[in-house]
Amino acid sequence: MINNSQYTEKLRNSGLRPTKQRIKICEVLFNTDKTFHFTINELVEKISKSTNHKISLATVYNTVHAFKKKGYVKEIPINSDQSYFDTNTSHHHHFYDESQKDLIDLDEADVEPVKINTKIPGKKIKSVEIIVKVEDDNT
Amino acid sequence: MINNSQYTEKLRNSGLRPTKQRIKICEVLFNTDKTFHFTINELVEKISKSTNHKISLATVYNTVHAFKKKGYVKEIPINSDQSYFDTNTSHHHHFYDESQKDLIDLDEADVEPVKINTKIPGKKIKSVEIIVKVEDDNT
DNA sequence: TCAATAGTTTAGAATGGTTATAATGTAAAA
DNA sequence: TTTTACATTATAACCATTCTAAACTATTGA
Repeated sequence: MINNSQYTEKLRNSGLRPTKQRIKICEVLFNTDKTFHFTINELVEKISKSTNHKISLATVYNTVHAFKKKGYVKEIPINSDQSYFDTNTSHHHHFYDESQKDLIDLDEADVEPVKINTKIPGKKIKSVEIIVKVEDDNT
Repeated sequence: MINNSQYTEKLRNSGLRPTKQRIKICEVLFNTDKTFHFTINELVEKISKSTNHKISLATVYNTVHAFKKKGYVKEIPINSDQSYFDTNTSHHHHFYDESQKDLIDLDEADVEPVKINTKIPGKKIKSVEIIVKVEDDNT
């Protein structure tokens, strides 16, 4: 039984079958006015809070990766013990507070555009990511 | 029995006991004119090639982390399945070729300095890292 | 020089995020 | 419908990393 929500079409357009699990995941990820950062664990928790029907961990991983491939979510390059994702897929950078393990959006206007004055033969630039690590200021 | 190499003093100065394992790791890491990138696995392999005496994986992890804390090596913020380190601790950024899983230094001169025009209350900036992901150019 | 002690190494086990597997289920096409 | 190809699921496997606790060793002070 398919819930014919707004996400059915979005999923279908990108070659993904609109199953009820994927629609549920869409709802949790995109059914909000704010974009947000998440780890898989946090997402699973959020899903289980909003539904009684449990979605398996494997499905969450598979779906998030599918969404990443389709560009619906972005992975944030931090070496942590787990992967961080972002539902805001527009080009922007991040603060990372290592003590709180907290990611904060860096407004595009607050970073001068980065210019890379060199290139690698045979390669083209796919993305430029800036991570600004912060720590408590005990001055 | 302590090998009184050039590293003994370096280790001692930073509060680390100059054990033969740490001196061996120093030799592999720093006994070259070129700096380089490595994963723990690659380092273990390099060590085992240059000595008959096996050093345990735990010791390599512990020592690399101690060196990181002391600033002898830097961790590079890439979300890969394993951590990358850099023996070049001067401030510089990186290309990352995801297909080859290859890190390439980005010359400081080739990147305009990044200016962050905002701050987080109570926090100070610890580092600013740029990762330029590249892919094959099949144009 | 030697014993005490404090830090270190080690093998192997444990951890934990992530991925693979293979059986069952379900959307889409005919 | 019936078929078929794709999805979901629970569970096992994987693998980088961390933990543990016993054996070891550099250092200190007598």
